[in-house]
Amino acid sequence: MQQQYPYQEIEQQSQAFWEANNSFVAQQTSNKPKYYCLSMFPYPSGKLHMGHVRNYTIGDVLSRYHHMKGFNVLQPMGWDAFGLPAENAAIQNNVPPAQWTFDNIAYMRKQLKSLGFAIDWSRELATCQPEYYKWNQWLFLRMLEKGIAYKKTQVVNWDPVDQTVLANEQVIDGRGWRTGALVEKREIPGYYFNITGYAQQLLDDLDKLPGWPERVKTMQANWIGKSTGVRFAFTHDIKDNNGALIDDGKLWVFTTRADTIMGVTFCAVAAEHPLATLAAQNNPELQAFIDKCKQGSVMEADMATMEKEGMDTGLFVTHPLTGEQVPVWVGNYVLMTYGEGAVMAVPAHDERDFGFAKKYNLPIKQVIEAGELKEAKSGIKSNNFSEKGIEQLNKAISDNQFTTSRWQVWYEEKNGNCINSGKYNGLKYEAAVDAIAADLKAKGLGDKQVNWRLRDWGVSRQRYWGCPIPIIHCDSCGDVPVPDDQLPVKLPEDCVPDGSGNPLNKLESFVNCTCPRCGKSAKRETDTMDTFVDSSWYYARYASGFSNEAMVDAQTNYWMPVDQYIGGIEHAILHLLYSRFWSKVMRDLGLVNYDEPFANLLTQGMVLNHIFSRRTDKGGIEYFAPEEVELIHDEHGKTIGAKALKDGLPVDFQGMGTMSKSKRNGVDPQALIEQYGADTARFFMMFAAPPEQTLEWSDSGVEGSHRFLRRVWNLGYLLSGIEKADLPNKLTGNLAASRREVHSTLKQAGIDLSRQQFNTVASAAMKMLNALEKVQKEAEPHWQAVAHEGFSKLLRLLSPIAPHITQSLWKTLGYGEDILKAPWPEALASAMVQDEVEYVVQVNGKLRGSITLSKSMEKSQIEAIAVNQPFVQKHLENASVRKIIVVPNKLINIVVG
RNA sequence: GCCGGGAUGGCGGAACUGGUAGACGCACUGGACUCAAAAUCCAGCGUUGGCAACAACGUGCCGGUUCGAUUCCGGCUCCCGGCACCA
Repeated sequence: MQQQYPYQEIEQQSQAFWEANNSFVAQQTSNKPKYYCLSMFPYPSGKLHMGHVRNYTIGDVLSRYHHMKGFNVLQPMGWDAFGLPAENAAIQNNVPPAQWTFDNIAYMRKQLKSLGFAIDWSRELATCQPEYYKWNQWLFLRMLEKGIAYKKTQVVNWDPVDQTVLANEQVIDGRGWRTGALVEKREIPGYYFNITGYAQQLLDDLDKLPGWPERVKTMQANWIGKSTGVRFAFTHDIKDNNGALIDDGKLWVFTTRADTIMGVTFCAVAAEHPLATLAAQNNPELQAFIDKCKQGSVMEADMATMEKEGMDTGLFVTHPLTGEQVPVWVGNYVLMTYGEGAVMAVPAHDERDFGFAKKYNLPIKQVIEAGELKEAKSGIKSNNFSEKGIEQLNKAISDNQFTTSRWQVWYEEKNGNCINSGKYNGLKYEAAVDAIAADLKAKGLGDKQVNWRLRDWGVSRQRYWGCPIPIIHCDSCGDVPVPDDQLPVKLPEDCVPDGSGNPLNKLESFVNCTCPRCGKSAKRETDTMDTFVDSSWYYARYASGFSNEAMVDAQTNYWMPVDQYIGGIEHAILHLLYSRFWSKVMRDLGLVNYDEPFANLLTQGMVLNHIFSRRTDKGGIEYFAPEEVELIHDEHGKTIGAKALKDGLPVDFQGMGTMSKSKRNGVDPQALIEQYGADTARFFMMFAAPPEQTLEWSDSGVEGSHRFLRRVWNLGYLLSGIEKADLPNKLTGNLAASRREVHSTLKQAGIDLSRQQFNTVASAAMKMLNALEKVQKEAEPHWQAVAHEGFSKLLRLLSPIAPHITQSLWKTLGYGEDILKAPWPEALASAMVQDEVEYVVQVNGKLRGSITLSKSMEKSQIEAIAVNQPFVQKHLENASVRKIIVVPNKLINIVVG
């Protein structure tokens, strides 16, 4: 008999129960181990999307699981509430960003609650609250005192659409990360954080993060981009128009291959280099080339394939060791923004230099013995030895084992003796670099140096809806920090931006102030901070009491570091790197005692859905929502086409992509909750794919999940009328088998849950239900006891994923009041013992049959029985048994020949 | 080019340290119930041949180790993500 599954009622009741019992309010206690589970907080854009649902369900499953495992769990939630969309919405709707933001927060909070997340709402925060951003300002001032924050005027990335500065990290392929507009270069004064001062630590401490995905660590290491080498100068007496020596007569370069310094045959400088600028003054041809280079750099897409081009400046510099005159060229492959904007060129041992020298007929001088080996293997990038590379190389050498021919070549070159190098002849890589660096140092013309790809973090934004930078500009005193007792500098919340620049500039009540130092009238800084500042420490604030007297308190060190952080891979570099940096700054200021904020990181995959489209007559693309399309199957169930419902004409059905409005393939979580309930939404999300992989949306998959929960409800309803009896001492037959199935499935599910493979946990729950339904239907003696035992385990296993239905049934069936407080279900070994075991029998590794044998049987006996099976004898007609392999309780392989 | 990850039925995906490949679900096919449909329940479902029992083949490709390989080793191909003229 079918019961309906009243999910709405169930979910409301369960949520009311949690609310009334403050079930998720975390206390700082010492008798349990702590577990801080954090999902990246959302930007309050209006309403939740499926990515949020997936992210927060993963976090919730982990939180509830650890609750039941006896951990003291903290799972907070908040709002990354500053940012541009609020301003854009304000311009469109004539509403102050604050109001828009708070309205969105209210709606989204309601949505999160309707999904039943075990969140400690007492710790909710929004980064746009003065009580929060006060501490951005406070820490900013401390960083200013320490020199970690500083002001400089620099060429910056300017987003012409958002009218603001972008950090390097926010420029993707020459375009703004949010607007997609082509980024311009502008000179603007602003504040910077000296993140490069922490580069070494940020790199080294990646090794302290075994719980992070390898790819995220690699991405960060690449981004930090350490390279070790020698910085040295060629000397010259080239003067500018005023007769002053350019750069004090030194052309500085950086190289990782100082061992090849004796092979320098020319130098190449960037188009923006002062020497290039000077040489171009009387050389229109060179000027034209330089202009072309500068222009070209905008077209990022062509960079990779761009031909190496250059032009002679006619200038010469002096080699610091040989004293030779070396020609200076302008090269389009030299970057002004990396190193010194100039390079030494050794065509014999660097691929790019080689190509350049060949093209312009410049001399090539071999100075390393094994040079010809390189030429034999073209395409070998010999110009950089990354640290990781050298490490691997050394390992390969010591193991005397080369995994690829490439390592062989690197090894040969690195171990080649210097030749044609005067006093350095016979030295190998490291010795040569040491000797050369020492000689350069003695001459005052160079030394070993480490170069970083990472730049300092520019945090000034010419925007309204952000945290004000606490600085006052005084004509007499200059830039004066706002005193601590005047913090926070509150952002006026009633401004409505009109789209032309920063409205704070026009707000006299904000701008006009008095200088805290001399008391004269002064102007307040109107730039606000990059919103990545806000998100760089919110996790520490959650963990702390919300004191107005301190940024964080002692509680922080109890909860931190975050035990499990969950969020999208798109934050692999920006947010995670900034947060790590910020933590180290807070540590150095004595505020916290941890080095790294996030012990374990889970990067969840994106949520994809089908894209149905059709080319229109006009050459455009028309998109169809999934409900506007009907799929066409063949008799095997294979999808062979799709047609639009409105006209019956075919549409393309093979596309798959992230949910978006423009592609018309979005699914609204709210509609899903209303139609199927939160438990179904959560269950499907966990079941459809492992958490790190992309998840392909499927309406029929959602229905399948709903069907499963309805069956759970039905069995629960049925069992609610059946008395709970004790299990007999010994079960037999089908009942014993079903119980074994329940327990062994549970055992595997426990393992899967601990390694965060939630999809197989969900399928384990399904398997357990299948077994229990069988128990119920067969109704052998004692089935009631087996069903109740199994069902109570099923409910607890399922409860982190589908908390409402399980809480409701837990109570209805009289198992307990609060399933969250129930002990985690463990599989019983006694339920899994077997007297008889099914052995698979193979002949020469091929499956030929199976036999059921007593578990206590001797090996020799097993072998004899197996060989006598007819399906084995068949294969012995023209052959004899050579060997028999018995894997206990599993498999017998008879080798014949 | 470098770094990281991946490739398993019609689809999403299982298979812990080498041991029954395809768990679980979806789709599809047939049946039961129904006046009928939906829902539900039962059965089937890798490919090829065969009425069937069964046999052969099968985890991107080529080769190796092993009694036995989706799993380990060597060499490729393709796909996804990140970085990229980094000196």
